[in-house]
Amino acid sequence: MNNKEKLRKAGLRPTKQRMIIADILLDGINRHFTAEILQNEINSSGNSMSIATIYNCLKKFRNCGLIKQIESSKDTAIFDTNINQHHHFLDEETGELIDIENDEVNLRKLPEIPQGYLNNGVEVLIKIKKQI
Amino acid sequence: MNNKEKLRKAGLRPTKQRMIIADILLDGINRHFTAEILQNEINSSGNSMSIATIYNCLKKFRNCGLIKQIESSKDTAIFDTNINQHHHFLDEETGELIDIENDEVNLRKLPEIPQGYLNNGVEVLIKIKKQI
DNA sequence: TTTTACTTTAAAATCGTTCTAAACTACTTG
DNA sequence: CAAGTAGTTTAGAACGATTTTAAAGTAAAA
Repeated sequence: MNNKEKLRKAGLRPTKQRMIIADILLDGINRHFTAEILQNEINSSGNSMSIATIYNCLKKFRNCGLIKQIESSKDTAIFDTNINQHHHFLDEETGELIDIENDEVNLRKLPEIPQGYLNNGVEVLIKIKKQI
Repeated sequence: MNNKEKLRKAGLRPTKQRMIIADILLDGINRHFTAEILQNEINSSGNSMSIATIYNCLKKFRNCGLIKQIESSKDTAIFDTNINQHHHFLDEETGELIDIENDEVNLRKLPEIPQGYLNNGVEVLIKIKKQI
C-alpha cells in the first residue's frame, strides 16, 4: 500500500504537505523524532512547510494511529514511527531512547484494570544510566 | 526524621520556602501534582511564594530524590511524592494517573541492559480507556 | 560579627505549541 | 467539467509553562 492509500485509509486527505511528511515517516524504519527534527528533514528533502502545518500533521497522524507519541517528561513532544506495542530504554541524562521489542519483555503478573476501564496498551520504560 | 533534617540530609538548605513545600509534600501521602496545584496548596496553607521559587524547589527536590517526576506527554510537568519504584495506570483521555504498587507487577523477562549502562529503574505504564 | 555562597523574587524572556483568519486546494455534486 | 463546500495551509500573533535576570535577602561559615 502506498502512502496516498495509507492516508486515505486513515481518513486523511492526501494533501501535498501530508504526502511529504508521509514519505519521510512511513518508510518502515523505526524512528524517534520531534517536530523540529521533522522540519529539518523536510527542509533537507528540498521542501518547506509552516511549523503550524507540521504540528497539525503530527497531531492528525497520531490521532489516526499512523505514529505514536512517547510519554516523556522532556519539554518537547517526541514521536515514534513504531506503532506496534513495544518498550524503551531511557537514558535520563541525555534523553536518548532505545527501542525494546515487545517479545523482549514478559509480564508474569499484571494488576486488575480498574472498574469500567479497558486495557489500552502496556508500556515498559527501563531507565538506564551510564556506568562510571 | 523531621523535614528540616530531611532537607539537610538531601544537601539542601532548609529555607523558609523549602520548609513550607516540604511540609506539604513530605507528609507520607502519595500524591500526583503540578507546580500550579502545589501553588494552590501553598496559598491555601496561608503562605505565598513566587512561581519561580516553586519551580526551583521542585527541580531541587526532584534532583535530590525527595520527589519524582512522572514521564508524561502532557504539557505540564507532573510530580509524584511516591519515590518508591511503582507503576501507573493512565487514562489518556483525562490524564488521570492511578498508582500501581510495585508488587502488583511481575516481570518474567527483561531485556539485557545496553553495554556500558546500568538499570536505573523500571516503570510500567498501563494505558486504560473508559468502557463504552 | 563579617563574609560568602546560596536563595528568593518580580518581571522579562524564552520556548514549544496552538490559534486566527485569510488564502488555498481536494473532493463532491450537478 | 464547473461550481460549491468542506477541509487544509499559512504567517504571524497569542498562549502557557518554565527559565532567566539581576537585585535584594538569608543561611551558614569563618
